Amino acid sequence: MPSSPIFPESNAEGSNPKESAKALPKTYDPKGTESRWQIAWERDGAFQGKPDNPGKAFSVVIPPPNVTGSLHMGHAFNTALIDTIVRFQRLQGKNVLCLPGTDHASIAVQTILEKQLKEEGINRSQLGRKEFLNRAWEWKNKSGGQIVGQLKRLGYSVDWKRERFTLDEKLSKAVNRAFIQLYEKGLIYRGEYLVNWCPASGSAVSDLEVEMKEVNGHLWHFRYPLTSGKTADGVSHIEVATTRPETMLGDVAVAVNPSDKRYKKLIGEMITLPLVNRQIPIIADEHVDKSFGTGCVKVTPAHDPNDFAIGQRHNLPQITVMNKNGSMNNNAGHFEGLDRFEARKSLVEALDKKGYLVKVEPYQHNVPFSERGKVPIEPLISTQWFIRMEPLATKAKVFLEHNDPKFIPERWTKVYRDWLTDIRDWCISRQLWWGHQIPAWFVISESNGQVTNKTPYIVAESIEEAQRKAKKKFGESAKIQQDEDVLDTWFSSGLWPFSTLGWPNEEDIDFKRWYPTSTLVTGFDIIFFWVARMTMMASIFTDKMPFKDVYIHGLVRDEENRKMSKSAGNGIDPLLLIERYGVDALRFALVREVAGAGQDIRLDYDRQTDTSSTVEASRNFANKLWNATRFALIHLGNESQNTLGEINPNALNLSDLWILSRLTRVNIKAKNSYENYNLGEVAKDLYEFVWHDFCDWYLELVKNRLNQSNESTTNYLADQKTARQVLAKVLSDLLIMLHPLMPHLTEELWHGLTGNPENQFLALEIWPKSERDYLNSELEESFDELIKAISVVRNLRAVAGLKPSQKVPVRFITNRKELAKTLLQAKSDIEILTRTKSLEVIDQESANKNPSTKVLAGVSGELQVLLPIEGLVDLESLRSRLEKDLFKAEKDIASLSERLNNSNFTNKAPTAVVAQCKENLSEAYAQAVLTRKRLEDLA
RNA sequence: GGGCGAUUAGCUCAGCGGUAGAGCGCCUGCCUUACAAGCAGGAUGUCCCUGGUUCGAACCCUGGAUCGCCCA
Repeated sequence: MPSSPIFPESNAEGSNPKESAKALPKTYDPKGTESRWQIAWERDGAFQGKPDNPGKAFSVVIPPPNVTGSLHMGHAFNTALIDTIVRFQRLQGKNVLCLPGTDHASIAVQTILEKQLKEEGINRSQLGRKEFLNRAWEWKNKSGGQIVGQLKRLGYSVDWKRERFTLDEKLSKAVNRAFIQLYEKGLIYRGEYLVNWCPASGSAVSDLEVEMKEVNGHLWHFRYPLTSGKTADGVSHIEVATTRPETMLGDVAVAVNPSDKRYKKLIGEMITLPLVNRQIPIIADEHVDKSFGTGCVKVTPAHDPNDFAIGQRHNLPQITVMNKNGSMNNNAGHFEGLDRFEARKSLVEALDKKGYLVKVEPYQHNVPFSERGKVPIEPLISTQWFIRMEPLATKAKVFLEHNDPKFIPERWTKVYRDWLTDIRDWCISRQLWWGHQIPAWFVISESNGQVTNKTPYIVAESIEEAQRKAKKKFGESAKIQQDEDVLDTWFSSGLWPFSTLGWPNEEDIDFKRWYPTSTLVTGFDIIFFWVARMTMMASIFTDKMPFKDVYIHGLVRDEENRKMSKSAGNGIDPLLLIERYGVDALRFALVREVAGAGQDIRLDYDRQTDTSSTVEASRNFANKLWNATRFALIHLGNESQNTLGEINPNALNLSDLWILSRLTRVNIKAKNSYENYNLGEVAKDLYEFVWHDFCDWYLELVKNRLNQSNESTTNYLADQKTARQVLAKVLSDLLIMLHPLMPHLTEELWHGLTGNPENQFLALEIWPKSERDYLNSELEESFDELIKAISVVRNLRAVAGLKPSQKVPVRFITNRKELAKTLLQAKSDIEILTRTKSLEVIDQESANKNPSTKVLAGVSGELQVLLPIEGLVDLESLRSRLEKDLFKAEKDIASLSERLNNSNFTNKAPTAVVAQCKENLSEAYAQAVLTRKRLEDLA
């Protein structure tokens, strides 16, 4: 741990606290602060889940990033949101667990390893499964999980002691158990179907891992000759159109729509398939689109999902013409061995040569791509394991009827429900080695030592159990062999919220304390992949939804509104921004941009300089808070909220009462917004409060009180004490409220402000009570008038071109007694904030009796502001200012009177609105009259 | 083809029935002992178009345009 105290000078004994606090750096430097607290939090186990602790449980499992991954903006965004929520709940006194981990990413890891092997000139089967897995673990332990370190860099308040990995022993057991239970419930089956085959990774993938991409391809038209030569009508061939000529070798029919008059008479005729010379029928099928190409489609059940369905309806054979690596197989005649795309070329050439090619058209169409392998999917018939999804989805939908889980924003509920309604079975086996090997054993002694589609199998917890079962069923000589394949990574991710908490041991203390979890926070792009699979799995295994709320956020897009992706190379590295601005600034910026929940956020970024004005603005805010605290420390000296004692409500002045009222308001609103996931709103409200209410007004006003030292009356000292008390209270409340958004900075400032020992963390504090007694709308309103009066003077000074150093006498004229009182009370404050002197506040009558000479000025509502004409530099600009005011007032009068003259409005609009309107009108009148007078004076 | 979202200041976005807002940028003046990563002041809008509902529409409802996403 770093040994340097937090605020070395201010804590040093015997030094003048005022002097030493001044020695604090003028600007906030995030680096030291961030690492200091990250180390301290982890060292002291600040975020370790303690099941025995009191408090209502609040738990979150983080979306486990891919173990091959490295931090990108999406992680940073997701983390910022989760950590904000989690830290807020901790401040509410909940017993919080936030559990991190990574998933094993079968395909991604395997791709990395196979690339390495290729460089060594070997492949994985030469290496053998055992050695391959050794290498995989070696890789994982060495290079995998760099993302974990990067997540720590974000200040993630998770329990690192409970970090999980989907291939951990316990989690693997959960996977086995889940598989077996699903199998036993009849929800898992094995069968031969057309699946999405990814030739690059040599494995089946699920529907969700297929991405449709629009490509510029071709539509080839071929002439298929009728076997009979010619029909009575003189038709000798039929023309088919296809985007995939290479599959014609596997054609088993040509289909037309039964209602298509062009081809009606040909239904039932036979065709001799060119090059192959196979005889195939012309069949009628409702699903053929008459308008596509020629209206005749070739039917290749073994290589196209639609054709597969036609084949099933018409009992057609399936002829597979490709190998699993995407090359042509021995059904492809002399095209055997060619890659599918080379085969396409040679086939078209061959057909052309023999006169079967009619034409080629450019054609834009959708091609399925393997999301991982980045190559076109090859639909292929193979034997795989599937989960029957319909019963699971049905169960999840029953929960959804009770809004369980609750989606935020709500509209995602429909997306989720629709997907559950239209669900298809999930192919869960992958022809890979890195992952959870399927707990099924083939009894190979029943099929000559080979695994075939007919080989019986046994699903069991372990090889011993499988052996036992096999012997029992097939006799002592039964020989078994485990299925080579592993499960889809998402299968284990689907168990994540409960497997990480101890399931299947439901007596596990973590499981009992923290399951079901409270909130899941994730991007909309994985609602199907992950969220829905978790809810379905949980419904079966735990009979509960795995989380109460699902907070769905958008994606971070780049400066040109493109989705950030590795392949496009347009990612913005969060670590660069953290390096430049600090992690709190990045987090605050990301959260602040997210007010419209679920909306994508666009991050402005300059790639030349690695700068972002959005993040910079947040960094500036951090610095503002730093300096506000620095100011407070200078004036608090050795005192803190604790040593200063309770605030005496009777001692509070106008600005104290105002800031405490505003503080209470912002406290209530912030808490409510945090609870309802309106995180962007909290960030904006607190920003506004800190910068404008607190720094621009309260601190400026409090300076006046704290800076004067020569008047040492008791009253004066008492007032200074009150000011310090309020200052300390507001700031310390603020630090707590801001902590979820800027954890490091607030933690640092908190210790400086309170003098708390390093191990008493702000992160573990309790949210400040909102003291409703301080709420005072009337007082806030009259304070607003004070602000307005000051602004008018400042504005006039600027317009008139007065030098900042020039102190002029100022006269306020108003007939409103309340306003006059407020202004008088704040006399010296106004003088300081407006750089004026000898402030007078009088009514019109006294002003008439005692006119000041050569004055001139402006008007705000029913307040006139007069400055001496001597020294005014720019009378012309002042005049045009007044003219502009007059114009505005007249415009207001016109529109307001029009409304008030409309009896429909006065009769139907709420009385409060009408009253407001009248008030505005009378103010506008007053303003117009007074402004005219001022203009006359000027003439 | 079905669904969802977006369209408001130069840029990024709030506002979602009561006379248009913030941050950044821009202009003017200030190194005023918390902060120049700052202070004070200022300028800037057919709230995409179209009808309609309403006393009143950026906001609600028709229809449309443009951009983006998801599903087929």
